Amino acid sequence: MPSSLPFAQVIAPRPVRSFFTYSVPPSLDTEVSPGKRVLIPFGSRKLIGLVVSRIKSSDVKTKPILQVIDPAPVVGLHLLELALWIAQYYFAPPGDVAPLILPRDDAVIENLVQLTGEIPVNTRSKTARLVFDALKAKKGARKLNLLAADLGFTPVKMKKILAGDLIRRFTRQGESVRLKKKHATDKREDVNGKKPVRLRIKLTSQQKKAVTAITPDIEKGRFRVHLIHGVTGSGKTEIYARLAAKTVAIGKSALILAPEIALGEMIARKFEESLENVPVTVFHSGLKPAERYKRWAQIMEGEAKVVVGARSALFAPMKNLGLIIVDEEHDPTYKQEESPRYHGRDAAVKRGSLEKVPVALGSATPSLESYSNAKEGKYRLIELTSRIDDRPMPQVEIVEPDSGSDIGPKLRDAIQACLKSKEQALLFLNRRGAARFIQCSRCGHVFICRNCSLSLILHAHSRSLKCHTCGYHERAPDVCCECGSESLFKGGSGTQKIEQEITELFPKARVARMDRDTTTKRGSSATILSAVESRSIDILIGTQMITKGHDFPGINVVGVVSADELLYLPDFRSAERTFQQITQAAGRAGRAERKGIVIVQTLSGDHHSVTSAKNHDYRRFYKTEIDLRRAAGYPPFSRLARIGIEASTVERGELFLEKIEPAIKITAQSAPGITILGPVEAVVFKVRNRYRWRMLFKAVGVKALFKGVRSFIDKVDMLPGPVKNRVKVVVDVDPADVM
DNA sequence: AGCACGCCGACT
DNA sequence: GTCGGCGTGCTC
Repeated sequence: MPSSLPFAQVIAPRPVRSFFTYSVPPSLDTEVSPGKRVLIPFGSRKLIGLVVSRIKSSDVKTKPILQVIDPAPVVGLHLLELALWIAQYYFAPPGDVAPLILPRDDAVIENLVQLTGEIPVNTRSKTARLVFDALKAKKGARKLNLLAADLGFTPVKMKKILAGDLIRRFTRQGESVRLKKKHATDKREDVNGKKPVRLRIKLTSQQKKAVTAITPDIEKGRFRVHLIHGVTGSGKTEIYARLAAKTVAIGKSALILAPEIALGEMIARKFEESLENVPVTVFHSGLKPAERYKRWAQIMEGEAKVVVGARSALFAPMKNLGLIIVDEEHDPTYKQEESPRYHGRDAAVKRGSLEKVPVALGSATPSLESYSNAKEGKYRLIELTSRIDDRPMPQVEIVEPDSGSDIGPKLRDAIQACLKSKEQALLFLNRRGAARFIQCSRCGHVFICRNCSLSLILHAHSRSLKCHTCGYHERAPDVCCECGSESLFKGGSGTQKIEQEITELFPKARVARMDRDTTTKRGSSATILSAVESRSIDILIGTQMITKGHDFPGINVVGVVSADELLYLPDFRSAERTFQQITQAAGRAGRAERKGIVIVQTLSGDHHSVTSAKNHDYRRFYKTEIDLRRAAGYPPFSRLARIGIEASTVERGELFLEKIEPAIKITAQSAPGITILGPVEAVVFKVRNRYRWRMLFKAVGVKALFKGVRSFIDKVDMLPGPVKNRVKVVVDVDPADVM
């Protein structure tokens, strides 16, 4: 459809908080449309931008769009709108958001553009020859690597260019031809709506109710949020599978999000067991670029109807979307901790509203925000109070930690009994390593990271001290670096220390540890998990990654080695996190016939998050915690934005804070309904050699919050360059924590 | 984020 | 003189 609007708003791949306006040359008038990528002049370079809209006028001087890359939009209007919402809501530069919805990273192509001056469209041999010529011309530098560096490529990418690989596959036109060919020979059966879906497992009445409640919304294409609050082991995954099947049966597609890739893969496996003839596509950022692109195209073509993935899968280009599911909706990993700092669950709800589809949020421990939304009628609440097959909830015992050992007598006995009856045990501790800090017993020196104000963690296997924040590491010391004393105290425990204690206590048991140190390699977490499933491991020790939603029927005993460390973090959500972690860990116990046993070691046995978890009493936890939140004016009774201020030196940061102080006062007074806390030094003041301060904007509603933040940012922009440019100001709307 | 531009000190 | 260090500010 030709448009006579002579300008276009374009997102440039740069972290700038605005769009750029370009003129549309008449020759490209019919081609330039939202969702297509275009080649644009940008300063002295040429970049690949994404067209957002056509507009009739421009108040800035413009340059013309040079070339249109895509014959058809690669981003649909809904996804484009979702991206723009994220940019606006989270105060993120559009250029940071665009990559989420684009099929692939265009950086290599951009390099080629600088080299050749144009988009290399299906010019495999031409571009390759160009690179070859450049290679030949450089007589002194015969080495590929040197030329690669000169042209701004990594050697690997350079080789790819020479192979013509990237070029050949660049345009969508070329690609869809290839894909179609492949599919023709693929012989994969097309799922058509009338094919009956084989259901193997009989649903409980509660499960049935849940499916029945959501199905009409799928059929009618009605946006509504359902909160499925189901105790651990109540069979939420099976509900998801049925809902996905219903969605596919009426010719629509379903999108399922999980907090972690491993969990997404587990859900996909369960779906495939449960649903015949419904191919499930796993989609996440961990895929190799070529594989990810291939699946992206299959989803775009409508061939992939059920897509499961982690946060970034929210932007899968679903064709005829009918349902969105967010599993473990309370999980903090849904919040992205870099720009754009969006919350996967909240963005999923937004996508649901844009595409008019129901959104199901599932959890055994819903976030206070979601549960309060449900209580207020904003969300529909679906509760599953019993486990499948009427299995009992595990018995939770609270014990004080033992002064001598990380594994107290109660926990030790429980594991012993568990091993004897050939069942499995799971031990959870939310810290990696063998010791949290090392301190000299003579002079008191503590080994601190040179880049961060944090103690270094002892890692026994690699014999090193590591910083868990910046990755700095050094050899584990034999003597104190200050006084030379050989007496070094190892304080605080971690998963490695637990592993060591366990192997000493139970030398015959088969023990595995699962944390970030043992799961760096691709597929290693799947290996450990399947070893647990096949019962070739007796005791699994790990960090929170072992507590998330896994279904291990053989686990009878769960130990929470220390519940205290979570509880005393200086954050308003620490009680909620503690309750969630204990409940989720406990939920891994007793998933088969026998009643599970959970031992929680803590000094805070009377804290409501501990006692509520012990009694499997979410409602009581909610009631107590919500009153505390109300009293303190924290979410869900207010909206928060955390402003981070970072500087390379303390002086630069302090200068900025001094100059911005009047603006803070004015903002606080002029924006009604807003409270500004701080600035104060961050809980961890120095990270990666940068000093950090925090401010907290608190408002009753989003509007007031936005007004306050906007006004603050505007005032920052007005500060003289030497003050503002020496600090980085980071806005985090709905922060996961305030530390 | 790049990149150019401009202002300084260290060299052919 | 001029090369290159990085601090500063702009990119439709």
